[in-house]
Amino acid sequence: MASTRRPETGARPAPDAAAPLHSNVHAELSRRFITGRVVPGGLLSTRGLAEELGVSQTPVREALSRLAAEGAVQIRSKRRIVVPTMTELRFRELLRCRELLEPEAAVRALPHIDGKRLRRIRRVDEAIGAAIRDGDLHAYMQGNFDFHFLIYDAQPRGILNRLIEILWLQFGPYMRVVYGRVGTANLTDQHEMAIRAIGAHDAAALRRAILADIRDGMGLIGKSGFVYARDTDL
Amino acid sequence: MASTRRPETGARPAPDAAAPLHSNVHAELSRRFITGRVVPGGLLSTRGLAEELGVSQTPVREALSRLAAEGAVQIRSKRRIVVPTMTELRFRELLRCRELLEPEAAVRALPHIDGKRLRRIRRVDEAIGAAIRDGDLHAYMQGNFDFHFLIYDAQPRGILNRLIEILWLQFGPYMRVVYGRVGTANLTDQHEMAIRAIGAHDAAALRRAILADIRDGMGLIGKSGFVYARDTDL
DNA sequence: CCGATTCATCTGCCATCACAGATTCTTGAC
DNA sequence: GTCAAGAATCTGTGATGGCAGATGAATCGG
Repeated sequence: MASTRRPETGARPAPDAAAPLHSNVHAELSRRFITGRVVPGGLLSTRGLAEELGVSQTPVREALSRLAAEGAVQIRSKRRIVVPTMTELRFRELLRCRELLEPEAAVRALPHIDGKRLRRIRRVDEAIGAAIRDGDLHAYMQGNFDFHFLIYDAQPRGILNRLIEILWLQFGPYMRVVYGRVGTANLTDQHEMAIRAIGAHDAAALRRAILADIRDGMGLIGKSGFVYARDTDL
Repeated sequence: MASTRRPETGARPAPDAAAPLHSNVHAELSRRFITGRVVPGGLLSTRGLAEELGVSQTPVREALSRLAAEGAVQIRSKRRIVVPTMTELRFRELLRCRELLEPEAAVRALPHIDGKRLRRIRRVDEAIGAAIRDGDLHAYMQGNFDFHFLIYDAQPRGILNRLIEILWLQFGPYMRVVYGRVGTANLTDQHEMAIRAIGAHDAAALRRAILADIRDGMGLIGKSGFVYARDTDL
């Protein structure tokens, strides 16, 4: 009833039949970026994605426009749509932005985290542990995202969280590559400290925990030998 | 030959004939937002803008998608495209984000500001002074934007500056309203301190100057009586 | 066998058309 | 005069088709 027409979309479960197609496309692509299912330097095409997702180019292009605004892709006119490669400069800046914004978001959200949400956070953390044991990179990255945004989003979504999401969209593809080289064995779960801080309503401790988590996860890269691509593009 | 058909585009100088239309449209609309030429709560339509700018809906839609990703507009499906109204919560968050990011960007850029750029900064600052005297709000806001981003962009554009630009896109329309009520007479030029800090290569002083400028400009609003709209829109 | 040129293909880009829901104005009944 | 029902209009949305430039492969000349 929701939508009388549905030509051949059946390929995908269709997250929300009521929402506009371009919105669903953007959501699907965002998930791919955040969970690292696209590779830095990789090429995307409107026609390819359109066919793959069972829609026309129009909503795909619109979604890609948004992703371009979010820095997740670069649209090179008359050329190609590429997932940006990582450079050392870019990575450091990304890291610095996370350090500036995420602890702030966590502290802000802290008073709004009730028992129910804390339980959900714990559950996600357990899933992360399982993903690490199973070596399931994809599940790990999704869980990590969920963990952080379950905290930040306790305070109704605002500009701050939006900016943070933009950062995640950008480093997602790269992290996947890094994790792929390091392996999940080296991943440690730094979230315990954050969970304790939340339970104790200790803002200062939560700030420290989030900061430590960011530095730990992304510090892995320094230890694993940087795998920056040369900035051949442009 | 470039385009065999050109109904009535002549209205605008066409910033860059080589760039894709949607890019130019986005640039034009961005300018309008940053200089406060759109009003919070105001409605935009793809067809209206398309006609106004002499293009078809398609590139306009794409530009609006980007602006939506940047939080400058909200696209309500099957309804309207609106410039978000300001709420106290939103405003505080915006302010906080500016405080977090802009001093950082300034300090980062400081080593890259050469004499030539500093001269340009001084020139813009003079233009701002003139705009205040003349009561030209539009010129003031453009100048203020130029001043800040002449500093931040000394370091080649990165994620940090991009995030800041997103913030400016969001509070531009609102600041215009505020300035419109307060009048330019109350505007003080806080940039002198920043310029001195740059000349002296004093990072700490520059950080303080930028922070003071942000708080001063946006603090005006508190003093002028908040004119927040009720958050009627879901 | 190697290099340069041409041609087929693929790309993003944009205009156009059609559709369905929402809004607004008109119209009608009481 | 008031209010509700219906029609005209306006909205975002999405599919389609075609254009120009870029890419890459096949072809031709050496």
